[in-house]
Amino acid sequence: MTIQRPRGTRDFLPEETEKRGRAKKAMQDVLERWGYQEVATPTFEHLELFTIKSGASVVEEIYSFTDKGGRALALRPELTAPVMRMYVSELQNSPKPQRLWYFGNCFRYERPQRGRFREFWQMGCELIGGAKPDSEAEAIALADKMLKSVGVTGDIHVGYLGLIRTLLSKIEAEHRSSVMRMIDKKERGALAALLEDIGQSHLGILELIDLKGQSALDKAAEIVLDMEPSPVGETAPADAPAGAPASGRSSARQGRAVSSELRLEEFQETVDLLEAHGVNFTIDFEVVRGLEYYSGTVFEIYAEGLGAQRQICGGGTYELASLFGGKETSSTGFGLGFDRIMEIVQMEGSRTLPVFLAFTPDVKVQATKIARELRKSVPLVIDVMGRSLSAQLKAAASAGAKFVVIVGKDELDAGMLTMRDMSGGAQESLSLAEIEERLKKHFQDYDHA
RNA sequence: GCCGGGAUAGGGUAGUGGUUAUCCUGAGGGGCUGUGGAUCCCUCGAGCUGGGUUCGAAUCCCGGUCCCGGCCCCA
Repeated sequence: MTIQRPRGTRDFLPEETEKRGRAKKAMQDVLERWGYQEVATPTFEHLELFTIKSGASVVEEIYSFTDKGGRALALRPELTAPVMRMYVSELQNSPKPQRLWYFGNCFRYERPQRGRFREFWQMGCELIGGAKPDSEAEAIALADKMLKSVGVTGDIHVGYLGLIRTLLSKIEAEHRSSVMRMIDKKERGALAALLEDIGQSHLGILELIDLKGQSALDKAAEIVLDMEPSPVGETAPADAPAGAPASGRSSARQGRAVSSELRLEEFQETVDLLEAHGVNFTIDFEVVRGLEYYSGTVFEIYAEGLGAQRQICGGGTYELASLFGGKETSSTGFGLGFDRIMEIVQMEGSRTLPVFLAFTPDVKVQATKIARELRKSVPLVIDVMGRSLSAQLKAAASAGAKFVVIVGKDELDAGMLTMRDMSGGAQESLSLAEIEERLKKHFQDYDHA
């Protein structure tokens, strides 16, 4: 009887591992081009780190355990908390902004289904200490570029929590979490009924979350004006006719002068900068990401072809440093669901197969020495199964090798080696140095192809 | 935590109470001890697991494990 894998875990065979490595590399290149530096944190942390961030309710989905010293530990369920913990304890006094990225496995005790595993990989970044709209635009544009680098096109939805939170503040505290949850769950009927019940239909929440794109932003501006105490008169409504696109931005900017907590103009700036970055996105106030520590712009990216788990990226601006005992520092970050991305990557495959060194059994020692020399410059494998020359060639051919270097008594006597091109069958007698030169060139060309 | 569908050699499969479990592919060896993916020969390799029914179970029944899809959740 064989031992099975634990539920929700996967083995990655060479082909799949190689593909994952290429995708990771492509996205890593983008991060590095944008000046982000890789960091790594422990696979397990104190359980408390995650309960502080996400509440006690997450414990049931965390792999947690008590170690031999009685410490409550947890396999990390995500990477933002560990990275921010690291920032607070070791990087607070380094220059801002800090641009950090990470890639690592995370663990959650959940029911596995398509695109959801108990061990999964997240790739993401945190831009710590920057100004909000600038950082937000950079983070979203970066996520967009990373996805494009592996041929994935996502639907980017950008929302703004400041507005929803302000609207919620008009609602009695006991109903706020219900409203938030209904927005998140897209429970329109229940939400309409609840707002009606508590006499808050006039706030425009329903209308707001139904609108997408520029019209949503126009509606937001309109709501902001309506909420104003209007100390200088009743001019606002005339200035902001509903549905007039051009008025949206100016209205939003007017909002700044009169509302200090809302800052819709900051969101407007994020939107403007995103356009400057050349990102295609949809304004969508339905994106709320339900979590307390998110403070400004939030965004999610969805992709087709993934079944029920369509979200491949989520992020936003948050305030976590102070939660972990540091100075208040606004950060923006996102996490990409690497496994889901792997299901839909569009990258051309290219595997570099090593050169095969085939030899007759009588010259094994000399062949080994030649292999040792050639390996200084090229990837090379040598038979370890005691096979005949014929069988070695057979193995090389079925493995798909492009070149085979043949060594036997004749070659050693002549001081030359035979190099066989497996695609055509042409053979040449060359010196070791010549072969080294040619193969080196072959692999260089291959890498650049 | 809930609902539904599954599990037969390394991979893909047939068989649905009754000899030695089908076929394809694969892997190892050989024909060919100095030259290939063809071909031929040989070999290896399987009914998830634990119970039950039965003279007899891969097949029927029950529990568990794992997989797939969906719900819930999703930091």
